[in-house]
Amino acid sequence: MVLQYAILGILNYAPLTGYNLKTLVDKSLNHFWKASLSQIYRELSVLERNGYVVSDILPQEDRPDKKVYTITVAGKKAFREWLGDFPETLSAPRRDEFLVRIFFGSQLGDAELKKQLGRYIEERRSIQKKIDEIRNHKHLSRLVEQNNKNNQKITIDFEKETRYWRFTINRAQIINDAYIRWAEECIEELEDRNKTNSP
Amino acid sequence: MVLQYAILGILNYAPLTGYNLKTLVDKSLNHFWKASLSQIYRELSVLERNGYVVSDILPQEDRPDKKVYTITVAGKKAFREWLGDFPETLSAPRRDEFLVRIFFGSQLGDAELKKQLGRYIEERRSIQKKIDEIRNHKHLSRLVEQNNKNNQKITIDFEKETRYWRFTINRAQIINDAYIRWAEECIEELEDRNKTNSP
DNA sequence: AGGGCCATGTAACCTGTTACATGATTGA
DNA sequence: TCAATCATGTAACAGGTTACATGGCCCT
Repeated sequence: MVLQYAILGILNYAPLTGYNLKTLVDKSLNHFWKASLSQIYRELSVLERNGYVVSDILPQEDRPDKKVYTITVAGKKAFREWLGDFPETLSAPRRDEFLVRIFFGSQLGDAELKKQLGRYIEERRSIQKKIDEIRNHKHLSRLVEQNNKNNQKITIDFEKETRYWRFTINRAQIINDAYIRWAEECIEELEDRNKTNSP
Repeated sequence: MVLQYAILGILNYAPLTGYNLKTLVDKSLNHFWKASLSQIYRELSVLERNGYVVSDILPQEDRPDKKVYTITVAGKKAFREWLGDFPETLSAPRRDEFLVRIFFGSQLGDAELKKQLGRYIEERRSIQKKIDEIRNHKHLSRLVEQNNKNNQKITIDFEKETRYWRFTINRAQIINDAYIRWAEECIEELEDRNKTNSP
């Protein structure tokens, strides 16, 4: 469901192909929603069956023809309704395998645990870089502008949008920082114990 | 997969019923892994088919008989192998519908957004209370001890365990705080704009 | 020479949610 | 009297992942 509405939300900016959508999802929603290409294609065909999008085929040579999806009036309406209708519970359930492993950490040995926490920090630092790349959402604006040439029906005020996009990036930033601090604290506590245990 | 190993990990502490397991998952793993009862029953039957657990039936009156699952040697081995074999990517993918809605916030109106962010903060504060309740993991130790009477094979050093359990609770704490701070900052920024726009 | 980008999709599978079925006991 | 706790499960559905199928162009 959510992915379908996310797709509709993006198609509000410009008509796009499934492949384009995958790129945009990776470069804008990525920190709080992911989707594989095959999933996007599947959801697009559902959306088309429901009349929320229509597709035009642009023939190409040497590659499969492009299938450009445009949001319909019904699609816009459905999106607006979904957007205004917040669920009662807002907090997303979290599932984090790494934490399951930490929970059973006593059977693992502190050296191994520290090593894995170190890996975790490394990984989070590289996610940091990705967040910085996304920050200004240039990819999104650029791709939308490309696909939006000669389309008088859709005009986007990017200044207005970026305020909200920034909120989501800020969250990714804050949470990523918090993950790193947490892992560092765990390592510290494990080291304190080692010191007191081996004087 | 993860749920199966989480179940095995808990059964390492004591033999338990599906219902017990549900209670324990809710009161210990809950902040980073959830499971419904029906799912636990399903996974238990898979684990039994694979020989990782065995079940004994304790007849009861007025209620369905208890089916107590005990981890086998093969189960312990499988668990230990899984625990030591960390995946390459440690960071859990995040899916957060609320953030999708924020992303498209320009179409929502700032009043509504502030309202929903307020609701989000409320919700996070009540999650705070649940974190405090779980903190000392009394539920877990108590239930395990009850089911572990007369079982010489299983002895748990809870002092040793709680160090790692605390790591996971700390993370829930830190992240919950970060969510609240983020939402507060968003509201502030929305209010700043309103002030400058209406002098 | 090999990887990444472009471009479409199908099929099988795994995991999680929700609804259904059943029902006594206990405490507020 | 109503909700929670105890106690088992099945069935259908929804959503996400992975593997498969196809293949040229461009850059290093």
